[in-house]
Amino acid sequence: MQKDKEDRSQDACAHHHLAIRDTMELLSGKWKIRIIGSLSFGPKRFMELKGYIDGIAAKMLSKELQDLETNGLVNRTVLQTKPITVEYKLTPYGYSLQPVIDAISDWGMQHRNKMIAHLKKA
Amino acid sequence: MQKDKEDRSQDACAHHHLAIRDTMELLSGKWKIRIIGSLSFGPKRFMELKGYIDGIAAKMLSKELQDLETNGLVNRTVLQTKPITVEYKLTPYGYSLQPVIDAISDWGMQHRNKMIAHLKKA
DNA sequence: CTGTATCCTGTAAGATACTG
DNA sequence: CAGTATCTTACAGGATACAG
Repeated sequence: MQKDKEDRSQDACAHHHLAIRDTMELLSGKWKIRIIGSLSFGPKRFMELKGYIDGIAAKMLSKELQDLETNGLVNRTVLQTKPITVEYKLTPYGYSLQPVIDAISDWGMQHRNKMIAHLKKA
Repeated sequence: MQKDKEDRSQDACAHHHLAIRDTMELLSGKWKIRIIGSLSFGPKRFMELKGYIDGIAAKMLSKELQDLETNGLVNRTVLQTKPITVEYKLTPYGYSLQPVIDAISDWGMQHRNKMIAHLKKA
């Protein structure tokens, strides 16, 4: 079932809106996409994530991870180490967001390069 | 300059973070992505946009459009009709966000289908 | 280490009324 | 039609301290 990428009619507009709203609701907030982005590089422990995601408070990280887990995007595993550690990783469903993350990341890189080029010209 | 899509090393992680953060800052808020999504189907007037984007208040639409214009993603044109109308459209730079919008929209559709399938099974 | 419990604040965003 | 001006509120999100 190949999706019709060329359908930019007004008729298709409404469906896209619902889809966009749904996605953005799941990814709402300042941190979720960045958490998923981090985990897309492999499983990570709590403090490890906190280190990667600059500026996030423990409370926020905890809350966001719970949200993501509730929505089936992230899996939480308690490892019986001493002291205990917890491993977070993307579920297959979470990995299905990869194209979204990549698109956002790619655009950000282009944006960044454009800014740099702009500065050099000036 | 083909980007290395396969580079999922930890080393690349930091760059992705900055890129993701940049993009999400530009698209922050509840409405911007949906506005861009609407405009990706073609230019629209203010009230037309308001109609398409369910639930948005005039104040919000106005503010978000100003933000988008400031960031060079949207172009605003006053048409000397009677009474005046204003046309908003994506700039080429705004259109460059198309892959992002599409990725978000596509995922949302899949998500929606998954939910429907889940309901039918139960 | 992995969180939770409080407390606190700024701001996103809604409602309503109004202007050119 | 295309906005702006105010007022209000809810909640995201930060700081700090503490717990298992």
